[in-house]
Amino acid sequence: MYDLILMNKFLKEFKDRGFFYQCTSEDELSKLLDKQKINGYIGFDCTAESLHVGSLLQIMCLRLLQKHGHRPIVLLGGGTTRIGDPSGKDKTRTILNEEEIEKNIRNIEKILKNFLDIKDPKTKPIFVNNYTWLKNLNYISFLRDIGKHFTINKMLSFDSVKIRLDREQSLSYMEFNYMILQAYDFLELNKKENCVLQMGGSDQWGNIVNGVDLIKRHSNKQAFGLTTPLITLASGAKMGKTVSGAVWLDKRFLSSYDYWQFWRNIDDRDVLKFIKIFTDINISEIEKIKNNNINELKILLANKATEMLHGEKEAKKSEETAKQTFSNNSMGGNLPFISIDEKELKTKVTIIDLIILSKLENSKSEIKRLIKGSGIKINNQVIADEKLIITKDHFQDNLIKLSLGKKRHIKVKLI
RNA sequence: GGAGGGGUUCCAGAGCGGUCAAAUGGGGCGGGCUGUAAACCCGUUGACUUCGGUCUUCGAAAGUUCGAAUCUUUCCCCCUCCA
Repeated sequence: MYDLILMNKFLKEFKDRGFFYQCTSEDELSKLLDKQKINGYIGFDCTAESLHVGSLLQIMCLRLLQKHGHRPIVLLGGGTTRIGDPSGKDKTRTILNEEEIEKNIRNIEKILKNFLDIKDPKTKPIFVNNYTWLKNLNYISFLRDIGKHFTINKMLSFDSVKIRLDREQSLSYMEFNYMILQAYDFLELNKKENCVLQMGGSDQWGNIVNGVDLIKRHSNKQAFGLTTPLITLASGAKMGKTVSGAVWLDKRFLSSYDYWQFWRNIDDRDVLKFIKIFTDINISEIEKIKNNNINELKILLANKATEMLHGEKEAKKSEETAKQTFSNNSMGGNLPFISIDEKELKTKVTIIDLIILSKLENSKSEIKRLIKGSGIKINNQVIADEKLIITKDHFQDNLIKLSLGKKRHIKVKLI
């Protein structure tokens, strides 16, 4: 209890909110953070065009760092994505081509800017792409300056490597070098941007410690690593799926309404944990409301989380839409929609065609099964006939509310 | 290098010549109950279909057979033991 009081505020909040898993030289980090504002980084992989909720915890770490007056550095792994992190993979990943990686980097940077304060000059995030320094590395000098600090003996002991070797699965020399490159990134950021802290998920611990060691050996400076736990749901599942698929942090891939729904549908047991991690509500405030009605808390979580990414207006609209969709059995403005041309109706559009069109489901067999199980509704009416042909009469004010199960709803507009 | 065991549908795991789109469990999906929760109960779980069927699937390829996930051959991969 005593050292909790003495502990640096950032670290304390980091722990209080459930972000903390492991830390190198915690006491010293705490003292340093008290003494001065620092620069800390997290690296993001650029394999996909967008980030999804799986990365949100990392993003929240940067946000928290910023909140306490420190500067976040976002490292976009333009170079390392060209190599592929073998951690947690039992196969070599497909390597993306240049244009794809560049495109991903631009998009991911855009997403991150939604979550970070880009105005305050004191804490304005720095975005860096490690390709800028990795691409020009000279092999011989790299081996001499950096390679000498790594022993193969130790590298072989890392889980990411060991697992592959134990299973006699091939691990290319290229992938084997990933950890060195990540450590080098930290060194480079330490030199260029005076970055003294790397954060990441617990699976990155090995890579992070490598960086800390390298900085010590190469520059004789102290740097720190801080990791977060792996977030799992009470149900044991990995976080990040809704009835509509992966939870992307990108409007183009997931509507604000669906994003809101993801948070609204969190398991009771996870709600408080998630409010602490994924909203900015003060810990003391959370203490006060923690016994509120569980559904109120879920709505609060959904609102705050959606607000952060899509803005207050979208969050409100989504809440309203949800209310209308679930409580009033009607439709809300933010419900995703598709349009159908009146001319198309003349070509005998069946209920199955309509659902295919809506993209809510793409297998006709599956749709037929849903119909058999009373899972399909039009304007809240169960559809029992799989051959039902959609006519103008089904539309009310040129709209149909099409529902699959209880949670997937979409508006069909007649144009 | 030697001796065995194994690769099955989303996962685990049965099947070992026709009755196999393949037991059972998990997961998913739908329905019920509820609170858009959990637990529980029921149903469903390859695709397409004019609902008669048709097509694709049991590591890969070739073969035996009227007929193969099941038998043979070759190849690839995994596991265990011995050296």
